[in-house]
Amino acid sequence: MGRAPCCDKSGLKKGPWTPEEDDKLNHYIQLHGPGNWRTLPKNAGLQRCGKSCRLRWTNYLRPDIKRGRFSFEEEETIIQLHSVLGNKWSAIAARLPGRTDNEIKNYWNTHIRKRLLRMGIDPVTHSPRLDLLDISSLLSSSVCSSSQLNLSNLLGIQTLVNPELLRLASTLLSLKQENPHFPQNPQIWNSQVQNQINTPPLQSNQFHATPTQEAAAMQANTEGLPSNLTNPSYQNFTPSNFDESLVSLPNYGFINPSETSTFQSVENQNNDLYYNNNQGFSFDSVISTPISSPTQLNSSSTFINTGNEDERESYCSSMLKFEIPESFNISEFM
DNA sequence: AAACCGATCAACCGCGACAAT
DNA sequence: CATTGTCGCGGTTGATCGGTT
Repeated sequence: MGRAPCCDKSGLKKGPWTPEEDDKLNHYIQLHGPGNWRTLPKNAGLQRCGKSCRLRWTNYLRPDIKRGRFSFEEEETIIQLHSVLGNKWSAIAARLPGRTDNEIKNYWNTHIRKRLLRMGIDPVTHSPRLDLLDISSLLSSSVCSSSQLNLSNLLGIQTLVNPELLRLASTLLSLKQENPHFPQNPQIWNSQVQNQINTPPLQSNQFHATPTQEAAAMQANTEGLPSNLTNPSYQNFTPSNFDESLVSLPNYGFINPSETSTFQSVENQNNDLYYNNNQGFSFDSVISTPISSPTQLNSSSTFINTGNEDERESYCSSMLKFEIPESFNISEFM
């Protein structure tokens, strides 16, 4: 495919925009609309490339741009959408009126991402960072050196790791020993383990869409909705159930505790059950850390928007709940 | 007062998608 | 069908600012 020579043309100005340049661009677009970005700079009398003009307009000069701090609602939306869409900043921005993809991307990288990391959450997978538990060496040594999982070793770290997780690991190992055809597919594995430990199926928060499906999702985004996606949990992702599905996405504490009833199990058209987070793996129950005090889970249902970063984090921590996504590949830890 | 450092964010860069030729 | 041109996206950079030493 061809690629336009753009900003590498000599003689074109780069760097920060001056108020005069902004005025020229504003004035021209108000009169003629953006039209062809390539020819716009020349017509508007700007020594800039079209790309630079488009960026300046979409990220800064556009009249409908909302400035200022992100609200909790916006932040919550960003996190929820990111858990579904990943780094599709433009798709996320499409659902946040007045916010640009660049602004959201910056905000994610400078605020949300760091906060999630501090809370022990992988900002990519939106899952607890199990690597922090350092169970990989434990598990791998058990697998490699012994046919039996030495639970006494595990007991020694129970102060750090919840018995539920140990039970999960134990079940995994016994499954592997009993069944030489132990599934390599983590999704199959997930369901087997779930049956073993009598817990409900876990809802997937991760999926991989084909480019066409991604495009469809992004297209739907402008209409407010993702479309059909490859993950079974999302196969019936239709406009009519989008909101319902969305509220069952991971929430890191931005939903008012009094509203957690929206996390009740939901049955979709595929009879896939979405379970209340309380019934599944909760991060609180997996690892005991100072930031995951369960005592605050049912605390005040009133949240005061102070705009204080620490309070946001504290609030997040108190409400932290998790599910293990189907895409979680525990084999990486073995 | 100056140097240093980290955070923030506007702007740039490279690439892929897609329409036009 | 191949090539070209344009647009938009996501990742990255670098200037600036405020806080700390």
